[in-house]
Amino acid sequence: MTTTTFERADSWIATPPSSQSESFLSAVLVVRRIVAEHHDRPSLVSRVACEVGAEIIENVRHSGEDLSSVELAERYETSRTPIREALLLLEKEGLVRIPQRRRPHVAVLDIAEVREIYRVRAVLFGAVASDAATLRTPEDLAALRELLARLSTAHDAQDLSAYLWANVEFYNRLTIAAHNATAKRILDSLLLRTLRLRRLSLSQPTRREKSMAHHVQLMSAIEEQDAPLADVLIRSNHLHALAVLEQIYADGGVPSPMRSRRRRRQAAAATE
Amino acid sequence: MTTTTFERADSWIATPPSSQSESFLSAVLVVRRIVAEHHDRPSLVSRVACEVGAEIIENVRHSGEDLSSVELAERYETSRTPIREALLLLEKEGLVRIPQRRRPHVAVLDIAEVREIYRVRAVLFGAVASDAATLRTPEDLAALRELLARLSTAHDAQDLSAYLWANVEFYNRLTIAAHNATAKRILDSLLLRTLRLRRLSLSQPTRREKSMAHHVQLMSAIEEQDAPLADVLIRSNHLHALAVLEQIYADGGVPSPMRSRRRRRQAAAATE
DNA sequence: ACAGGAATTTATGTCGACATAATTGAATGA
DNA sequence: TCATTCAATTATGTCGACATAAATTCCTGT
Repeated sequence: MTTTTFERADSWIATPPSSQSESFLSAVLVVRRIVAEHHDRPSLVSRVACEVGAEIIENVRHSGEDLSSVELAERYETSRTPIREALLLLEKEGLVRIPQRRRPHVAVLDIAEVREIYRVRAVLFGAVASDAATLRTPEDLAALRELLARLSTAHDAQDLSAYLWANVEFYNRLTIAAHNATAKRILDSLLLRTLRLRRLSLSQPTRREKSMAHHVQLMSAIEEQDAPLADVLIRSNHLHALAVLEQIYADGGVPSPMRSRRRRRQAAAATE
Repeated sequence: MTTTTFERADSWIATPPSSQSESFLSAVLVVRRIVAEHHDRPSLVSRVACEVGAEIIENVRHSGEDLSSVELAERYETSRTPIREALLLLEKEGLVRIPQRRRPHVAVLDIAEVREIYRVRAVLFGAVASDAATLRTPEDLAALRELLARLSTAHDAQDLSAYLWANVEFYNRLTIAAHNATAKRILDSLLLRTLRLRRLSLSQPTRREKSMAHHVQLMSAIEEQDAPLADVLIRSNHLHALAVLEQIYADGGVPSPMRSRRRRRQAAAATE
């Protein structure tokens, strides 16, 4: 099942998949789901958007790093027009900033914004989980149980990446069960913005422990259709996750944005 | 004060302001605030986006109507590239749909989506109002009181447009007081999507009555820093507003999307 | 008269080019 | 040595052109 998942990721990026890690391919798929939501067929624009977006999420491109359209056009062997559009898609999701007449760059996530995002997510996700607990079908339950099992496996194996992506999938399934596409789109977008930090926060064993326990509790609240409990659990978990991030930021655990003189573009006149 | 407001709206649209109503100029400013948030200087793209966005909100362009990029490029005497970008900005706010390889068109708002939007808004706005009630400064209070007075004046004068825009400004000021830019952006975007319908719902005198009373109550909750009350009031008001819209949709009060054969483009070779 | 399909028209996605703004690098002076 | 100013470089915003996909029209057969 994960296999098919990874196979299908290839068509949404431009570079050969062999060089990519599994985590990166997961990232591509998540980005695709959110940023290329309406693009049913992989187009040039969506490929670029997915790949660059995944690179940002996977911290291949760092906070504040320049995303010059000419540089990207060279790299993807296309003109600047589709690159520009791809960057606009990523800006819409908050991964990229495009100041007028200035070079686009990877958006910088300061703690103030993270705080805001987690506050909004806590409230919205609480409501969504509440609805999901009420509306969930047997199919929803089955899917969620399976994802919980995947989560548990990853947790036992201490596999950070696997845990992270299973986590994302669990929340994804949960938001689907609530049958509110608008809420889902907003939550997805907010998730995307903070995915860069998830690895940091989940790298703490105590955090992973709490997170795992939380998911078990949440699952049972949903099974028992205890909407208020699901709401409170989600909010509490978000508060805790935020506290961890606050700590990490305070300790300087988040690499500060590059004072990006852009890296010299070594004009590789190789292709001739 | 409103005078300066209207004067400044001119620079964000492309056509002469003399032909525009006051309501339309208010619409332009609201669109600008949301869609051209980061564009500090009026650029070609933002002008087009603001004007077309305002036309959608003001129902000058109807649900489902085609927005061909060549047609718009002709009208604004520019090339398709900036038009395309302007349409992308409007799509990001949900006012426009751009299917791949098909003509962009004004987004269609069905009742299911309206329901979703109001649910999300109720929850998020409740939380924001709650924060605003807690955090509000004396300046916030003064500004809100003044807007409440404007609301009351418009209400007494039975001036639908004035009431509508004062309403928008009141909520805008309220979301500012909560000091959560992320939440504000989301709420603004959701508001924009439903602004087209506001006139419908507020055209009912009973609805206006309820709305006015609601604002008075809300204002006092904020003055007294009664966060839970502010939360509940907002939610309740949104539920009521939604109920009115459900009724209007059920009665067929919302013009159904044009089966838009696009209007024949009478090639006006006038400019020679 | 009408439905269905081929031919024509029109729009989109992408490209390379240009003018102009921003950025880098060099040169000057304290 | 460092800050400041000016020239050179590089990137952006916009444009018109082209290939190709949709939409529309026209034509044919029933």
